[in-house]
Amino acid sequence: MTLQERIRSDIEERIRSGELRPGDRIPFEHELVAHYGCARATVSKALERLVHAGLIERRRKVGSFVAHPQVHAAVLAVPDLAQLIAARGEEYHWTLDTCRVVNRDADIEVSGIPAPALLIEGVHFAGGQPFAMERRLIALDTVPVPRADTFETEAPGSWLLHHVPWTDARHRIRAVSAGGALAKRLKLDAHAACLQVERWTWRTGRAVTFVRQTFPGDRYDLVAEFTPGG
Amino acid sequence: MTLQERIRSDIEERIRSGELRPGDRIPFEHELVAHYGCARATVSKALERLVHAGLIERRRKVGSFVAHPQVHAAVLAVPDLAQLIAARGEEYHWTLDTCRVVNRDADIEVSGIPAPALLIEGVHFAGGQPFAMERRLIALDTVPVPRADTFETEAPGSWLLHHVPWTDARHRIRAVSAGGALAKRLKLDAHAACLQVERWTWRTGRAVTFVRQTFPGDRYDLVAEFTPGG
DNA sequence: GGGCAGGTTATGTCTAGACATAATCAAAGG
DNA sequence: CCTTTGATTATGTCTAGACATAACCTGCCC
Repeated sequence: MTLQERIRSDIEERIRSGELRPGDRIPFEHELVAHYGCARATVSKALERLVHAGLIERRRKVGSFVAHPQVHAAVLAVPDLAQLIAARGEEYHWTLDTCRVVNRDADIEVSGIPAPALLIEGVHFAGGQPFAMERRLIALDTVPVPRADTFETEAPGSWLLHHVPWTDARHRIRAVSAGGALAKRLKLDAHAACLQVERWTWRTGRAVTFVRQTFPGDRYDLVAEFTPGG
Repeated sequence: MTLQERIRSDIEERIRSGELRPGDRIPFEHELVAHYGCARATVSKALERLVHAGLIERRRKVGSFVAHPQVHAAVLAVPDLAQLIAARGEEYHWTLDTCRVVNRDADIEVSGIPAPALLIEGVHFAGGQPFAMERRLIALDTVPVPRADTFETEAPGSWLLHHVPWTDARHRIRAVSAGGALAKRLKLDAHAACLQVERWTWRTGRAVTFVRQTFPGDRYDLVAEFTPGG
């Protein structure tokens, strides 16, 4: 273990154990320099990592303090559905319902995707059962789609992940009732609860794609693990 | 702007613009040193920040490369409900239904909270309308609860946030139907779709609390913004 | 007392080196 | 041909300073 790593973990341990509580001052850099017998840059680097991990705050002239870890946040993994299902050991396939170019903004509604766009609808299956209904718009000005039959067998999400880099994303997650058409497609009762994930993706300010995925409530949980500074 | 910040943003710009694509090599440190006329530590610090932001990878002897940004992840903010509702400009209040100590593990089921625990049930209101039903278990071995009437007026989530630090959390998000009791409490139709967020919280390996919050599907969306390295 | 100037102090940024470490390649040896 | 060894090279860690900057304190002057 490197020295800076040792300094870091010593302080982290004192924080995690509760010995140092939020708001407490941690030793001055010069005290740590004296304690570990190293250069200030080494101590500083260790403290910098603790800042990045969200465990401490540093204030000029004042010193460094244990941060108030009270921001509830979690890293939510939203993986490629094909990989997700394969990882569960279930057979995956995708069926395409609709794939056409839309040119009028009215068709595109609130998605924020400018015309012309490619409208794709289809269903993801896991183990032969419908797993998610997907409706997607792809901005044709930004994304070069190679062939008309690209999405016959490969889900557009997988294709985009491997072909188009993105820089920003926004997710909205909510619960909805299945309703008529959706219930039929997913083989559900009309008022079954479904989890709906909407995702907007941009690349340097230009909209890339919008997708709305609807999962039967009893077949999909989003799980997020979080350790501040883990 | 500091020099290291300038180096960082120059490279970031070239990545975000697409000039440098995933897998591309970025200039060697010694080239950047020559280009900016600075010390290697300064260049190194700029690159280190890019690594932390997830934009590049560095490999010893090999060089630094633009990272493959293909991991779909989002930072999901799960704030204090009282603050959330106040920020929307709506009046917030909390009503307590149940608050009792449970000693038998059977009462605690799958929550992972060891007995003895405090079982709390109540409802969060926004603008006079029920906003979320909450059922919570607090591990009494880990959390010192001050007074029996603490949770009469303050929601346990708010109190915990301000009194008990935590180190790990796990979330599960899913869609459920309201059903009988819940529908009555939230003034919903029995088969209305609800968003259910479950959260387990630990402190250095010891369970602190488990909470299940159920929101009417039409009153709450989880929104997550994400910029890799923003 | 109120406000401003100047000193003190802790962190922020930076320099110009040093040695450590790991990956790669080429040459020597079996 | 295959393996090992050594040289090379780029990054990783570290030192011992320097000056900059921001916050706080003290004392002076009005």
